Amino acid sequence: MPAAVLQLEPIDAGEALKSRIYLRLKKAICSVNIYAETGESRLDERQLGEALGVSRTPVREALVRLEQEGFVRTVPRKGAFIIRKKKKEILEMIIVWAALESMAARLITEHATDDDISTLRRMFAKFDGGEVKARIDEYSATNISFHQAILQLSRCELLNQLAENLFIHMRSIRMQTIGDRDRAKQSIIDHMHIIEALENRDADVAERLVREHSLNLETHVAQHVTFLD
Amino acid sequence: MPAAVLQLEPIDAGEALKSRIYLRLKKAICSVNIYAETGESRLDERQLGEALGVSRTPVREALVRLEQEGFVRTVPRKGAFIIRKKKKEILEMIIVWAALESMAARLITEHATDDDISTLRRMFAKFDGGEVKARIDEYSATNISFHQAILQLSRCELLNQLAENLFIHMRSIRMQTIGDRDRAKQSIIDHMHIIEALENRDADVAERLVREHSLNLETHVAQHVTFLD
DNA sequence: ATTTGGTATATTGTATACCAGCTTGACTAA
DNA sequence: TTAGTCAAGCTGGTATACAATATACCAAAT
Repeated sequence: MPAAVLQLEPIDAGEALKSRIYLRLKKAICSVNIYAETGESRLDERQLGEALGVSRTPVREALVRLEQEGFVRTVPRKGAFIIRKKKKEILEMIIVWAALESMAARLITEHATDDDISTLRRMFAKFDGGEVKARIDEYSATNISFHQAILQLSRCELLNQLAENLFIHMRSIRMQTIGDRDRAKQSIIDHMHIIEALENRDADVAERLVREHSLNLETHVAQHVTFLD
Repeated sequence: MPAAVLQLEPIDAGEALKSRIYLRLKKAICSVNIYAETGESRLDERQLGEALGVSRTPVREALVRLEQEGFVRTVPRKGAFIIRKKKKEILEMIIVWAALESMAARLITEHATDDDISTLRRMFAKFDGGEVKARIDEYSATNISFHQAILQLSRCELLNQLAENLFIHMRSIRMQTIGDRDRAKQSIIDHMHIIEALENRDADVAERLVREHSLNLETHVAQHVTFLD
């Protein structure tokens, strides 16, 4: 008797609870991390375990990982708290981001295919008309994707990995500053220049433009952002 | 009645076992990490706990942290293993290091005091005679300290923090390559040029020299290093 | 009424117990 | 002799139990 043919998706044998809980928590934290919350940010181990249907042990291991990444801070005998970055820390993140992304740009000029680079330009095709301001939310998303794409096209896994955690915070910052002044307009100009430098395979210029673009954000945040602290 | 005023320093709540175990293990791993070991690199939780006189739980949490930092890898149902980096990963680390250290150099030209920068020059005073090759081990240590100092003088905590973990690996690599060809001689020349650029507060040149110095190491490792893999 | 001290409760840190999957080795059958 | 199967015991994953500490609340005294 032939057994019924079942469509079975490969079981996720690996990366047990520990990791899945970690991902869940990270996602949950990021979706709250609007830097607008004022309420209690403490994470109750037992409560989390109960909500996820597991015991405290894997939850604790997930929290250790999140702590190591800088998303939560555990105070001995007090518990784990979601970290709200100080302005100084945000500025440092932008600086490090500048270092990583500018190196990524350099790598792109050396390794990426023309086709890879062309995808960058296509991202902004829909904003050709210039009505950026009218569709600010949509542009903001594209803006963020652009920077993520630069990192990915570098084909350097470590660069991506380190940038990823910064990215979660950068996301919030960029979203909250894109509307300031005419930053959106300047942003799209900068991006176009960056793309041109990449297309020209000019490592030095690409690297410099990316760095300056990030450091401009740093200056802007340093001077004008007040919603932190 | 006024209570007696006692001068009491706050008690050290203790950064519990979890953290102390983490530090012990990290130190132990680093002191073995000579990329020369061939033996079994598996870490037995029960065995470690027994050796340290604690239970498995804090050991596991320490291992989670080490895994997140890339020093060990835990395979479900198999255990935790010390990671031996592949050549490709070493090259990526050097690239990221170049990004971080070159940004640090840029920051130094902007923020550091002349006195800070002069400490860099003093580090190499004892090698003025040029007999670098004769005291290769001593020079190697100074060489490593120099790069560490660049990061520290940047006064950017995040930059330091990210570089620190890379550094442990970079240490091994630099120590094993400093003797190749006339790299030591070229190294000291590069360092002097870097110091000069920092003294001149020339951000662009300092940044470029630091980057090129690191990327030279990357090229060298890519071409000549065979003890990996 | 306010402050102080003690107790009760809740929550984290650590240890232990239990379970599931893998590895290994021995035994059996071809 | 060899290959295959089954069982036993390691080992890590998870749950739970226990210990230490922090917090909240209440009572009593000034």
